[in-house]
Amino acid sequence: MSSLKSKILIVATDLFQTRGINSTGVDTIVAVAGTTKMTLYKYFTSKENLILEVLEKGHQDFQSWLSEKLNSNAKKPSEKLQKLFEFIEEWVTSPNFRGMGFIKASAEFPNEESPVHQLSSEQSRQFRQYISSLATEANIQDADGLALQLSLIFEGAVQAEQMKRGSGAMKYAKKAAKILIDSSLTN
Amino acid sequence: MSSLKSKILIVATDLFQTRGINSTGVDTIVAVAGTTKMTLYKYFTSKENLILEVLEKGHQDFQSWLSEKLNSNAKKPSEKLQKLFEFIEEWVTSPNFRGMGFIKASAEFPNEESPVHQLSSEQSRQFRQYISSLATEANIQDADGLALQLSLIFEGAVQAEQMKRGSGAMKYAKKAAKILIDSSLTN
DNA sequence: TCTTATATATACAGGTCTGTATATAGATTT
DNA sequence: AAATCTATATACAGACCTGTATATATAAGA
Repeated sequence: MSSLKSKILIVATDLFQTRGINSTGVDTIVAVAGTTKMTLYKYFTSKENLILEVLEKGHQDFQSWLSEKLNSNAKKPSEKLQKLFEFIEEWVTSPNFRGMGFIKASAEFPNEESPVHQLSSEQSRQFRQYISSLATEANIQDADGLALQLSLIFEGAVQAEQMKRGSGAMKYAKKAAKILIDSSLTN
Repeated sequence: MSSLKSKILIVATDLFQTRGINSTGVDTIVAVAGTTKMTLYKYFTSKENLILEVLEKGHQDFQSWLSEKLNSNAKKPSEKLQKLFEFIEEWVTSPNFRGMGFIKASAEFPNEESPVHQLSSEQSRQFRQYISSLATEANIQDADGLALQLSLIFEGAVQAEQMKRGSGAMKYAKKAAKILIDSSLTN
């Protein structure tokens, strides 16, 4: 990938995260990235295309980091569930954390026909599905139910931490997750 | 309050809910409400002012309905906590439910200096504070912590139900809340 | 009937934003 | 040196949106 293209992607990710997607114009993006609109539109067919690539890259980076981390640091399936929020916190508090676009994007693009809304929803669904598969491996009865509960807590906490660092949301989300997981395991 | 003004408020609430705030122009609002821009700008100084009034009315209606419901249907403080999500579900599934603006608005207006963002955040904080006061009355140790956990689950579930009716989010949110409350009460 | 208040109809100014057109500069290859 | 590829600089068309200006209609009260 071209150096300019990845520079644009990084800058766009940061600006979308801090100022919101709709309130960030392409002029601002190219100005911060130190290039011009002509170059941006060479690598991305439209602003929407840029948004989609930003979301895709963010989700891929997170998912691959997380599953690698879980696979190498936890053997038993129940262990993976337990450590899930530990690693999510590690990801969110890491210095190069650039936000988790898919959590907010569907709220900024409420129209269900919007490709951005659709991708964002799909990514949420995929993450929930991943948690559900972990729960299934851990022999939990209602795996989908637990996955739904955990993803509600997780997405809310990440969004809270994104909006206000040190809100304590992640800390209490971890505690709640532990209680819910333990409760599901003993059933 | 003028009949036209309240008509505009209702229509705006619905459109903001279904299409999003930013993607709903004032032209659309007045067209659906069967009036004109001149009238809208007589009752509201700006579109932002209209948004703020929509948010305020929604929050007030919900809060006063909820506390009245809790006060008349539950005696013991711990009962109120237990029944909280029952009533929230009743509110959300009631036929005249028009969405809960304050949950999504801060995501659609990420700029912290935006009055809409500020009001939305303040309303979230007030609701969390209300849950915390219920928890305190029920002699729960870490009332703020439980309130944070419950509001994460609640806001996520309502948003999920808003976006997709019958997603089951509310059902599992209730279950999770019960587990967390019970766990807090026995400590 | 005359006046006054309220609502309508419509046009438009002024701003923002996306995406493209045009012209130019630098660098690499042939 | 000529040609080609990549990036810059800048201007601008076209769309959309908010908020206002202007002219007209309608209804009620004095």
